[in-house]
Amino acid sequence: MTDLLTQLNDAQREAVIHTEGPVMIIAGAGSGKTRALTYRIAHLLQRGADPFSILALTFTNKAAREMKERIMSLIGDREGRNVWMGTFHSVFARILRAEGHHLGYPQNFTIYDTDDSKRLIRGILSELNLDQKVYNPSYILHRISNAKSNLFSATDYLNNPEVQTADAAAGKPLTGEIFRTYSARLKRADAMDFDDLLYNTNLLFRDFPEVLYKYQHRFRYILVDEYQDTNHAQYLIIKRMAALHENITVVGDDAQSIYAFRGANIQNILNFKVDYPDHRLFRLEQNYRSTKVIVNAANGVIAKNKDQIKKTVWTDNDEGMPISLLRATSDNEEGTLVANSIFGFKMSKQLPNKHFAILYRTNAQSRSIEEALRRQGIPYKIYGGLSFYSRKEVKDLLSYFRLVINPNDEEALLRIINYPARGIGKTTIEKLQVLSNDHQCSIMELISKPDHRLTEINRGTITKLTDFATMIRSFAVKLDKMNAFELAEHITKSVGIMAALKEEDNIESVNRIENIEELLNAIMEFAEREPVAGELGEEGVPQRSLGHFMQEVALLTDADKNDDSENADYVSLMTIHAAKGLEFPYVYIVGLEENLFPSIQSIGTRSELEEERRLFYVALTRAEEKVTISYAESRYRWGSLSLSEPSRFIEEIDIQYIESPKKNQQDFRQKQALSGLDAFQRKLMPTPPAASKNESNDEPFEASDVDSLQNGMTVEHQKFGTGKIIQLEGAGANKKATVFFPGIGQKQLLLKFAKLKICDA
DNA sequence: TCCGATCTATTTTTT
DNA sequence: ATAGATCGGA
Repeated sequence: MTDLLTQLNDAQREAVIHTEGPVMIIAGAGSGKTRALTYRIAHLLQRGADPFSILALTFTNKAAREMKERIMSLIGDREGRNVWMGTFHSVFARILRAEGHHLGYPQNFTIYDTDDSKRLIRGILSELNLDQKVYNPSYILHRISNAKSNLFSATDYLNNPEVQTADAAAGKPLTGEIFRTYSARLKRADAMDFDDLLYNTNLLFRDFPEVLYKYQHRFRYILVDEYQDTNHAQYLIIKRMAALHENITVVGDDAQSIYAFRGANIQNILNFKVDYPDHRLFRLEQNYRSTKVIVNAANGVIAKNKDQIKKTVWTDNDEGMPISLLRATSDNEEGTLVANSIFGFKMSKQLPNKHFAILYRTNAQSRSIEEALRRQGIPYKIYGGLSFYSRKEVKDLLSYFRLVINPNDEEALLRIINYPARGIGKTTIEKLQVLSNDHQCSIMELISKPDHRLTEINRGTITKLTDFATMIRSFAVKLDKMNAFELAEHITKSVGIMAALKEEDNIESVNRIENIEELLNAIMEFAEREPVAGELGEEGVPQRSLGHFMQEVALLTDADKNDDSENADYVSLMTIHAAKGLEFPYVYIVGLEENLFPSIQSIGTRSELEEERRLFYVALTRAEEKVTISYAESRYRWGSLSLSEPSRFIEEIDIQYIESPKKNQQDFRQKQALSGLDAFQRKLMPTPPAASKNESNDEPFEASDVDSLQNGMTVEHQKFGTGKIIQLEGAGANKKATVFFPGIGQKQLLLKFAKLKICDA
């Protein structure tokens, strides 16, 4: 074991050795924030602190895992693995599993994800006969989530005149009622949503002093990463837990606060000074990550924000390369330019793919980039987007597991009671829902032992229902007899999901089968993995059951699954939010257009705009050596072409750091951009000219005239390749072609959009 | 009850 | 462009 302290700079060392009392570390981007945090924990352990007395909270599973690995490599596995380290949500979920009975929750409560929450809200809306357009489920959930993050219960919400007036003014006076029903339904299902994990932990600590006392004693040292992203609920929990020892360390950077939209409160950093007047404040200002150009350019951008804590981030690194600006006429061309640029750097500097990252504001932007990378033959990996665990078939199977573990889990039940089809239709389900409201009990309870309450339902259907209940119960009995994989496989076989998919027998269903197999593989890996202390509850549990797997999976929504990433070599694609905490030598920030970045819904208020600017700051500071930014003058949004202006953020970068586009290229583009006729034509033309106009060495793709297409012709499609026209129908704008693409299958293409080139007649 | 046709929202970011 | 929800007919 080496002396840890010699590996730190002065500021970092100071922050590490002051082990007692409240400490706040304001750490600029790339200043070794994680390093300070991990070394601090390692230092504590080295000085004899009990690993079980240390709690470290992060926002992502990934951050927690990485920190744990680094600590274990610093001071050894044995000590390191016993530190309680995890996301707020996962740590609090664990506390609630152990203590939830105080609040009337069973140990096996389900965690509803956003999808489940929205379904539940939709259900409530239709019960209350409310318009889904007025009461948009996403909006309602957002309202409820914000309320809970600020520790408002449904009752508080209904009793608050300001909130009520606001909802009435917004034309949604019944939001509070929906909130109330929503909460009651969650409770009846023995379920918590993400916000409940925080809300209920607060309740627990507020109302049960003996429970609070237990955790206050246990956690002698508390460390919080990304403190600027905590919301009020998290703030209060931490404050309560730390109240006894006051050994609390928070690390944050107000310039990187990008989650205000979901309730994060920068004020928490300022409150820290008030709550702990005798705190020590350390500033980490030396950036080790990026070149001078990047650090200075980013500093210049963030300086435009009014709300910020003054600090001076600087670096000793080289000057570095200027920031490049790519201007494209269309989103497709943007993708091509980026792909070409990456290809160029790869060749000229012999760089691996993993040195490159492409960052965007919204997930939807990934498509044009992906296509370009594929054409250029550059391997890539997308982080985030539609998570594996939210795919339909995966959720379906997981719903079986959920229902087996918690029979009251209503969203799970509704998903699968008739999938695969077993003759339990909509009418029956509606009747059951009414009954479950009337009798205040779960549907599973009603159908487990059918009695007089089910008189409305005919005999044959009742048999189907009891068969279903019996089947679920037969699985439940095996929960602690089989390990996770044995039971998961047993359930998958018994319910016939695979058989149903095999019967469908198309490209889609083959894909779904693969996903289910992948899920089962993940469960097998889980079952065989050595249990890590603390992972399965307090002291570890001998068998890795399906219940344990489901506890882990509920909070594992993002790119956490099978990290084969270490050796693989690919370009990373992700949203800027997902990129926080990561770094790459070469970073491309794409889609720098007004109304996209900054987002159209965030240009209304100064604070929202400043959050967008912080997001841009985060994007810039991900880069070690080179930043390239790009924008497109037109872009497909919602399936139609729209024109866009360059983002105001481009101008906010000091011109001295930007490499102007190559002279002739600029002239060429400018001519195009300035031509009003061109823009006008683009608006009218069904297909964007961009693909054929770009200067890449791609073959221009020109669609053949729609009217000359005939049945039986071989045609080429840009994405699907060559195929044969099976059928043509409709006329004019609605003309449709059914084309069979070998290896892909049949596709219905609306010729207004799809470009088809005739290969032979 | 099932199937296909039609309609509609989706695009801000995530635990 | 596309998945999902909804509706109407068999």
